[in-house]
Amino acid sequence: MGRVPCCDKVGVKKGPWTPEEDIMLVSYVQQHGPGNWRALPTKTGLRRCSKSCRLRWTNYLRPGIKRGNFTDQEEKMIIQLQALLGNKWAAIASYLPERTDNDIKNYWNTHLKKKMKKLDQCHGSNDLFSLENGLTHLSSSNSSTSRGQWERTLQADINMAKKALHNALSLENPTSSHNNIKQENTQVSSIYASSTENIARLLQGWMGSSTSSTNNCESSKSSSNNIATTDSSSCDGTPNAETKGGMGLMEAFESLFGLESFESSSSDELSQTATPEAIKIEIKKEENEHDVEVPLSIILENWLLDENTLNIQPKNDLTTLISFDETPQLF
DNA sequence: AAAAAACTCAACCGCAGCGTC
DNA sequence: GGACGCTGCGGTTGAGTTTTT
Repeated sequence: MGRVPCCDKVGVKKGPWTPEEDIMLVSYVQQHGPGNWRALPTKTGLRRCSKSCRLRWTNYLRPGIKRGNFTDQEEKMIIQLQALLGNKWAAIASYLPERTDNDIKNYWNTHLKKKMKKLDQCHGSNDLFSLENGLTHLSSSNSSTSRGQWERTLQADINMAKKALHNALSLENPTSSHNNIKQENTQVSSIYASSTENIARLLQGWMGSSTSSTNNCESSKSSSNNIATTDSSSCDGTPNAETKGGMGLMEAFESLFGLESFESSSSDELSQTATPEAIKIEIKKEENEHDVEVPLSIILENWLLDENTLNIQPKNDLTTLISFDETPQLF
């Protein structure tokens, strides 16, 4: 038997994507919406594996992706969510809608892992890292403790984790991704526009580098790194050549994407998300079901790990779904 | 200035889960 | 019930870039 490969190995292009390929991919998604990746290569003529197309879209071309340096807030969230969820990068990414799972994974592997290690070596618990320490302590201690003790420890750890998560989610930083979540939903258009701008800039950068002088900021890194990080000014802070020369491309690109048509064909993942009401009903239902003395740890675990709950995060304030203040017994 | 080492991150690979027939 | 196809996820790779020697 054996599984049929997702694409013919012969004639399938690999490696970095060219701007032309990006345009083909984006225009296809624009017309048909994300999904049906299997059909995409044949329909577009792209000599790419369907998987590769999906990955390119989700990790790079999808609207609303923020690239570049992670903020402290994001970093904290990643650390805490990683401690909570483990290497569930997709789940973690759902809390940081502007970041891709791949990005978060990379950031964790390249920066945070080391950071954590270093901190672990230096001293024990610092405010930020106590959660991780707590959880590692849990895994190391459970073999030697009784079941009852272990359950209490688990409960305490989950409580601690939840508290930490709450802190991360409710930090007052007005530019936090958490706060941006709502904006994202109400301003799909603007996000999309900025994404269009990003891709146009990418194209401009590519054209610039392939023709003549290359901006120091843009040149070395392949198309990939320029997208959102350089924003609308060059590295010296002055409007760069892209801004002037890029407009034609921008317009061309924007003509590819009617905003309202994008909204209607916006990503499947977004459209799959449940309404806040539905979630609340679910939670209530669960609460009622658990009225009969279900261990708190189980409830929390269910809540923390429940896919549905995770999926709705980008659209809903976690702290409004389960009020931390209303459930003081949890802490 | 050149070579080596370290780092970054886009992309690939294989597997698992889910839906359909 | 199971074979098959598709999609998504997490681990890994390797080319390109930056830093160090």
